[in-house]
Amino acid sequence: MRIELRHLRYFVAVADECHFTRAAERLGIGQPPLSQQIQILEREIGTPLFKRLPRGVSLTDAGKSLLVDARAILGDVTRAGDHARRAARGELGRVRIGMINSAPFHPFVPRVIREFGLRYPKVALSLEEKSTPALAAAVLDEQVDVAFVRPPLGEELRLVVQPLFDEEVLIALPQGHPLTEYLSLPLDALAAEPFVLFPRPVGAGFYDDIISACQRAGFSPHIVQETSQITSIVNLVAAGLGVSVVPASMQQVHSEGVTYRSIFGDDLKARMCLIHRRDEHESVIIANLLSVIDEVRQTGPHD
Amino acid sequence: MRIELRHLRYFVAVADECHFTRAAERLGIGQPPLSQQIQILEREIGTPLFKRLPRGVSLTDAGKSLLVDARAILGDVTRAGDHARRAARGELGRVRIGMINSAPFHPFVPRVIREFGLRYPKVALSLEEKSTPALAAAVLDEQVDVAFVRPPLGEELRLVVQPLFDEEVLIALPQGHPLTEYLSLPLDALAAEPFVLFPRPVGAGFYDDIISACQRAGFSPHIVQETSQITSIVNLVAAGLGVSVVPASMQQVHSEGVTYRSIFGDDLKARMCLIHRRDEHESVIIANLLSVIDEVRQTGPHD
DNA sequence: CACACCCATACGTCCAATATATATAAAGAC
DNA sequence: GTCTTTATATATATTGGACGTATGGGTGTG
Repeated sequence: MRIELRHLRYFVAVADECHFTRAAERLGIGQPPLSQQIQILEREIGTPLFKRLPRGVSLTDAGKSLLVDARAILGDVTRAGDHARRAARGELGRVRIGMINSAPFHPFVPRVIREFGLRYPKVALSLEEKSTPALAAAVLDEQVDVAFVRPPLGEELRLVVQPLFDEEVLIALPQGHPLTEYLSLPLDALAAEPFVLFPRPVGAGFYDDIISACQRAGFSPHIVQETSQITSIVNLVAAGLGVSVVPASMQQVHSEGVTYRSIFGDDLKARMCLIHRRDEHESVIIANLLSVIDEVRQTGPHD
Repeated sequence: MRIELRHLRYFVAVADECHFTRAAERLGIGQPPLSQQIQILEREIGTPLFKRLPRGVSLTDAGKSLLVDARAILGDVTRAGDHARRAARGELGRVRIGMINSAPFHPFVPRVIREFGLRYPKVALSLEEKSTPALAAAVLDEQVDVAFVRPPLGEELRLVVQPLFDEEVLIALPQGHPLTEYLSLPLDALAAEPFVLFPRPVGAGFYDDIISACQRAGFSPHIVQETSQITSIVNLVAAGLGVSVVPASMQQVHSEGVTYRSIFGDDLKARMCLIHRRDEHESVIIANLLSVIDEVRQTGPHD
């Protein structure tokens, strides 16, 4: 015979009332079975919990000790039930969101985070910045639950890839650069300019798009500096080390020092996608996040 | 039907094994009753805890949440049993010890505290200094469990009074006082001296003993200053405000500034007693303290 | 001294947890 | 596709234990 919660419930009742008969009434059972259950508990613990007095009972030292613990345990059990129910509704738990460096600058991503945080305040959000291939691996490895990335992604059946929006691509020029006098520039205007770009492994898709757009314009860009952080690219442009081609949302950063101009004659786009594990749509908490993302996607234009 | 610990134990087993049949074997029951009990638990919580897969099962979000809590609860239950057992042996809990101001200076009291602390390291000791009447009230009021006091105590059947030792009484003189040239003084040598004493309500017994000893010696002491803290009395003597008569253990304090001399021709004694509630010898923890006190009392001379 | 109070014991009952046997569903072999 | 294997779910029988009723015993109280 092992200790059951029933024993603790009965024990607390008797301790509250200091009286078997009254406690039995409160519990809706007879006095003899209550005596019996308390005896079982005392035998299980190995020591008396009550001093039997002519008028009612009082707690022994062991009983006083157990009373504190028993109350706590009974509270913990009901709380555990609540937790599980809330976890089932996706209101409790943790979501790990991954994103590429440029994602937080597009209003879409902060909007999603804010909306989800408002709707599910008890869910802990953790954010992580990595490159697209690293994020794909992290999602598969369950290091991250969902991630904002840019295509292309390797053929991976265990991943769901959902395009979110296409973003305009702008030319980033150092402030005061001669080309800033035009509001829109053809790409070949940059033929002689030094380029600052990210290394190809970090974002092969966007990288190749840029290179091939330049080649369509009749030149091959002269890359003088590579850095994987997109914010560093903008900083290097601001420092005058070269020009670059970046997603439009980067305008939010560092407006002084860098001047952005649209591309004339080529509609280069940077696509943002969401990835998550195919099997994990059963997790309510992640399903909730996905539906928040979907709602945000439908509420406004994000390109 | 309410949740019982059995449900949690079974749930943890299934979660550990991710497999009903194996879990049932581990639990020593059949698989069907295990399925049934898990179903009851799921119905009670109100949400599925496992995803039934073709090969075994996996936890839902709710199950993951409950697993953490269930493990904690099961651990708490066994810990609660241990606590109760140790409390029954008097190894866990709290004892509040009261004492008069002069008690800590006699080696007996620190010896008791040290010995008890060594033997029952998990028992929290709290100490409190008060006057004898205040301590008697505190013990009766269950503010304090045992107390070191000096007689007399009012007739109180609910208190057990146990004499511990009789302590010699010394004359305290300011350093350099003319009377310090004698190693032993008759009390009437102090007939013309100003006295520093405690107020009678603080320690009526010892107070009356002093007064009547003086009267036996043929004079009535001239009390110029009263203070209830015995350490303050010694300080006032050191400051030259007068002479006093104190228990011998006070020699430990303030040896510079005060010179102690024995009394010639009168064997005035200061008695130390232990008091505790009569009914409370059923508390093992207090019984343990009482037996430690008894042992210390028997180990050495304390007068 | 009888009485009231309250917990413990004895025994019968009934429900619920378990065992046994069977059903059902999905994945892999061929 | 069919068959086998490997799971969990369902059905019914059984048994153990929680509970109720009746009673006993110890202890103050009128």
